[in-house]
Amino acid sequence: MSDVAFPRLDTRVLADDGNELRFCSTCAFSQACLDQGMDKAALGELHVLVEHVGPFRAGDHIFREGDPFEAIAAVRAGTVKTYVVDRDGHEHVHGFHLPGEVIGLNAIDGDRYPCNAIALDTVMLCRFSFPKISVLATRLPGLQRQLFRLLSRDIGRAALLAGDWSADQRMAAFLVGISRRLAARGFSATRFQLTMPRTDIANYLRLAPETVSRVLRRLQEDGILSVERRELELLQPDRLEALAAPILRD
Amino acid sequence: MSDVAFPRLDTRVLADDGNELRFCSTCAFSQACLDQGMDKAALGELHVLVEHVGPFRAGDHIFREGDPFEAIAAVRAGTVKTYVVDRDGHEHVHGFHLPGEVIGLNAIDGDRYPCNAIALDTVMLCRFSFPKISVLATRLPGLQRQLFRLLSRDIGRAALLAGDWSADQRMAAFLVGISRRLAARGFSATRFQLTMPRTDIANYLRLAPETVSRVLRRLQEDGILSVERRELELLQPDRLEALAAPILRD
DNA sequence: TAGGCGCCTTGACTTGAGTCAATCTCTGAC
DNA sequence: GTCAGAGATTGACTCAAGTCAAGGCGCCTA
Repeated sequence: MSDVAFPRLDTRVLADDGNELRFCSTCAFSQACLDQGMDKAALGELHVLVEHVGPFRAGDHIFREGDPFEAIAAVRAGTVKTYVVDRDGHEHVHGFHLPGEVIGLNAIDGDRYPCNAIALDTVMLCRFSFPKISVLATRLPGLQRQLFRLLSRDIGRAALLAGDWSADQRMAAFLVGISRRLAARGFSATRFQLTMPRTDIANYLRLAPETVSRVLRRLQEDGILSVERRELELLQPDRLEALAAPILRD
Repeated sequence: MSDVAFPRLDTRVLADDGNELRFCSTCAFSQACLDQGMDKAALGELHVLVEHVGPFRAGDHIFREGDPFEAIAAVRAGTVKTYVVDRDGHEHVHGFHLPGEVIGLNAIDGDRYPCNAIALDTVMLCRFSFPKISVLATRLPGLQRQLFRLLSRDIGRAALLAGDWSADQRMAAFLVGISRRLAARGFSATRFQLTMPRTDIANYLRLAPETVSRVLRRLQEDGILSVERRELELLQPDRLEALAAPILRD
């Protein structure tokens, strides 16, 4: 997947020495650090820590449960699914990570990845050695602050779907969540692809795949959205948001 | 609630100047920092940041949703419940925090507390100004590491109950969790008080209070535990752990 | 173009947990 | 000691979502 497909994912900063630093702005770190007014020298230091890895193909594992934890990574392109497999062989999907989002934060405590991460399509990553970024964070308060924020945000996110919501509410919250996250990175908020199979959506939402199917049909019959295989269009985002409001709390 | 009631909650460290530093070892920070071999000078710096607050009485709020975030706190004694109230007036319990556990971490991102915290019984806290502890963390890598770990741990914890587990499994996981957390602080793993009403347990586990009642009765009939109002004894902890195993993943 | 294979959808039936309503049991106030 | 009220328990009924089974659709390969 070439850079050309994602023209808005790059940010240029003119360094003091006149050279141009180029960041993929999907990296939550660099973008957010920029937003927080981190100075150019600091950005330069962060820059040299980034290791661009990929492409991973659909089905490739990025890390597996039990692997020693060494790095966190920002998704640059594609979708990453994190999941665990219980002793009965059942898969439990923890989340989907879209461009700009960070994976591996839940591995800091324990020194090993507590889950698997797999590419759902062609995935590019920005990898940051955690020991190195920790050391850097002791010198750059803005970076430390950003790391604390990212971690704190994930605590809240994990709690959202834990409630006893109806199948419709769960699906609505899922779709609104994806829509907003894509929009935050400059993609369309109303037309997008579901990059994961129905079984994964069902598993993530703790529903049966049949229920996912039925809920999507209902939403389509109500004129709220239009769905054709994995192609999705939100026709009445406001009604979907209304459904999701109790979960998303806004 | 006097210190005398909790003889094992204090740790003494002889500082280089010969003075004795006294920590409440329930403070996840100081205890864990000790465990990680943080040096005495660093512990001393941490020490002066601690602000002991309380007692809070049952029903007192420690913070409310929307309050400006200023500090995180370790529970020193008692039980703290965190919860939100949705627009329909329904309460959603996020968690119960026992001695040694830290509250407020999910407020770092957003600068305001995203939930309410209320004392379920008599509560004592160790409060740490977050701006100050952040600054200190830039000088003490062990402290920064500990903060990252605490945050990371909470991400994993929030994900546990999110699965679609049966009422029995949820209840088992809840009781095993409390048992282990109390044992880690030196309390009995098999006899303890449920410091919260059934309605709060039900709400936390996303069950109806009636279901909580029925599940406890079933577990008692099976000889797994004995429960009398809020007094609880685990008679066959191994069978309870077996029930909870799929959730706790161990 | 035919065949095979995932993935998805649909319908019929089942069930675990919620809801509603009645009763019980502590506890604390007077 | 008695009463009131909150919290907890129990039973009867309901329903949302799961399970099971069958069939459809799109896509890849030969």
